[in-house]
Amino acid sequence: MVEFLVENYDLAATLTSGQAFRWRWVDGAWEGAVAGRWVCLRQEKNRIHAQTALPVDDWTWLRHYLQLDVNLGKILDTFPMDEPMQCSVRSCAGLRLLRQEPWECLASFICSSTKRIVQIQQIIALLCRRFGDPVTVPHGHEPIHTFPHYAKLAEASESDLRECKLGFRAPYLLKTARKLRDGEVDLKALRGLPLEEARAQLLQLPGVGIKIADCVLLFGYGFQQAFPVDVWIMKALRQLYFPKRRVKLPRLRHFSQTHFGPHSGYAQQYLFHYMRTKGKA
DNA sequence: GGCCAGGCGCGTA
DNA sequence: TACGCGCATGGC
Repeated sequence: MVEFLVENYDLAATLTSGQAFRWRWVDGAWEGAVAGRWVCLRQEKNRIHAQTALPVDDWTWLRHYLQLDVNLGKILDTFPMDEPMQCSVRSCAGLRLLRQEPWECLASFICSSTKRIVQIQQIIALLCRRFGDPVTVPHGHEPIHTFPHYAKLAEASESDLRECKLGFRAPYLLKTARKLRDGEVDLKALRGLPLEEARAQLLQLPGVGIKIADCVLLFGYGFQQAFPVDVWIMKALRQLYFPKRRVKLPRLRHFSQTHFGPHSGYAQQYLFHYMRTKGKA
């Protein structure tokens, strides 16, 4: 059990904002698995309480995952002052980017294409239950599994994966797992590469296009200028920035790379959240 | 019952 | 290079 002091941190918004897919809301707290450990998170104002099943004395892994040492205010200060951006920030101050394990992030987003977030969560839960390893959980809590290593998925068959509701994404995930197992792409080696080179590596993997590559670069590696453009972001850019004309995707991508500053990835997450929640509650 | 979902890969012009 | 389409599945 530990308590972190935080400022400007909206845990619930962050864990449900479509970047991670494994968190469950149970009795007023968030249960999940990070770095192979069961962990339960609960926020009360400026404190985040964390509980694990087994004793922990070094919490670096969780601080890193939650990005507790990021000064969000400084990042928000770099955003453009235009109305859509400021409006997005006002709608959810405290939204954060997590730093996930790259393989889990990559596999999750291969599963994500033309799926709603709820369905992505279902697929990943099935994958973990079937191929992951059980994690120690306190008495009385739901069982949870690790996210299966690519070497494990590489041994599966396409129909095994289709049974996890992957549909046409099954061969993509399988081929990518096998490529990683065979060392054709080394996810560890992407750290520290220039953005373009890291993206080129990811694009070699089946089922990975620019959008999914950018999700992995942003959520798994922390490349601050990776800016995933999905249907929601496309809608945001067209409605909020180019309402009068029909702008094509390449132009939107160029705009996204030049307009939002050195932390454009964060800006993207705010726009995404704003578009998904505006009009509701 | 049609439409759409944090897309990608491939065929055709 | 630039479109258009098929691909599974489920919720509304």
